[in-house]
Amino acid sequence: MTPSARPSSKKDIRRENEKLILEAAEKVFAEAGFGGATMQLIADMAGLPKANLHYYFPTKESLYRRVVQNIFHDWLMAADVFDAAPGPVEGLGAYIDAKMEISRRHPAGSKVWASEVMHRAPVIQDYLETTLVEWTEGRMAVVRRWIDEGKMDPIDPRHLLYMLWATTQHYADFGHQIETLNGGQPLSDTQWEAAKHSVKTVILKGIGARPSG
Amino acid sequence: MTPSARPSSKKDIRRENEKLILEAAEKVFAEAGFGGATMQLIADMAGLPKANLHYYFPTKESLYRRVVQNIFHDWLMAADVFDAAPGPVEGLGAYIDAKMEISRRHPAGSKVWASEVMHRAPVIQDYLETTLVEWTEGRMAVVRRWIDEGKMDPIDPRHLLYMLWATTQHYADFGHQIETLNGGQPLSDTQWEAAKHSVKTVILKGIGARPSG
DNA sequence: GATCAACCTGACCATATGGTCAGGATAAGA
DNA sequence: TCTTATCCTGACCATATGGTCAGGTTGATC
Repeated sequence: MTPSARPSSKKDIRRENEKLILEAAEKVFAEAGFGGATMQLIADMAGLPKANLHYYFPTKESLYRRVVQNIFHDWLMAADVFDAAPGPVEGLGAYIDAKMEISRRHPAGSKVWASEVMHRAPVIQDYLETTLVEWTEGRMAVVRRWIDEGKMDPIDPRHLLYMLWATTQHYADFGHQIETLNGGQPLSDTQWEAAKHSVKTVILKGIGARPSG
Repeated sequence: MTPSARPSSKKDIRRENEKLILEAAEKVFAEAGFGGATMQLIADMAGLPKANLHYYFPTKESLYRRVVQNIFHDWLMAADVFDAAPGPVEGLGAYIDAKMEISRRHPAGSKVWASEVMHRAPVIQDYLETTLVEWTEGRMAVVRRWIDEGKMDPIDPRHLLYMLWATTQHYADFGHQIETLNGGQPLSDTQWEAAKHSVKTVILKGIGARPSG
């Protein structure tokens, strides 16, 4: 809450406003879905007049597209931990931690992504077919290498990846259900640690990951 | 495609039309979300005039509510296999099979459920707080019993359930992504078997399930 | 300090959509 | 056969929403 930090510069204004709009849009799209979201609501949440949104983003779709692209970017970044790791214990462990952290810190983004995919990816299908396919091939290769090196059981890498995505993103996408089942309270720090621990324990043991070292 | 099976009886008409509408609604809500779905589209898909929908379901909400309630019902049914089982291998194995089958046969229902929960369960929050809480408590008790009896490792039952839901429902909710990563093709029978097998293998081994008997 | 490009916005418009209704058709029952 | 309750629907309405625009403000540039 900077009290009155007027961004004087024209460039700052643009950067600042785009950021406000994108943050508000992510939340609204996550809570209402694309169809349920209204430009008016996003504008209100961003503290700007609706016409101003249309100055920066000509259409609702263009705004939505930018939101989804940003999320996709974060999504891919989360796996930098993956490659350098000597084995599944370190690599997958760190990946699970990273994705759980995203679920905790950016649940809205995860929901928008889930919603986009559930609705057959109307705006990022091309990314799925190119970037995501390549990314997935790369990680599967890493898993196969670990298998060949005897560092884990011969689990189908594809389904292993799906399990990782599913289990970690579940804590964001179904966060409301989890919260309800937690007596209406958000998970505490301790409970988040327990969640991470459970996921890592089951999966790493489940694939027969042998500590390298 | 029954060619001209005119259901004469008034009761049959009602049953038949409600069924048509609910099936169409489930698909449309799944593909477009609540906000994106239109009564006109549901009507077209059901092959009825829009005004006729409003004869059976006064409002869009009431129609949506019925759809979600039906799904919730199926969701709970899937776990009948759970209780009678002598141990985790049979119980969880059968549960995973059942939920994977739902993901395969009724992906639309799964998506509607996911969407409802993601949007903070505006219409079935009361069910979450009552029925789902009770259901969950019951299954957690079963898992704890298995742990006490030394039939599996002491995994937090709560997070185990979340993993089961997440991994199985992922194949419905993110089916489009999975299909894209499968070269644009839906999973074949063989691939579905592989998916089930992978999930069961990793989870059952991951929790240290010991075959009872 | 004058000019210009970028930024801003209240008022407005066209359209889509949920919902209504009057009046007609049809099966059930007496 | 007559009456009634249920079913059906084209036409219509009120409202919400995405998007436009003319005219104004403000920082940048020389």
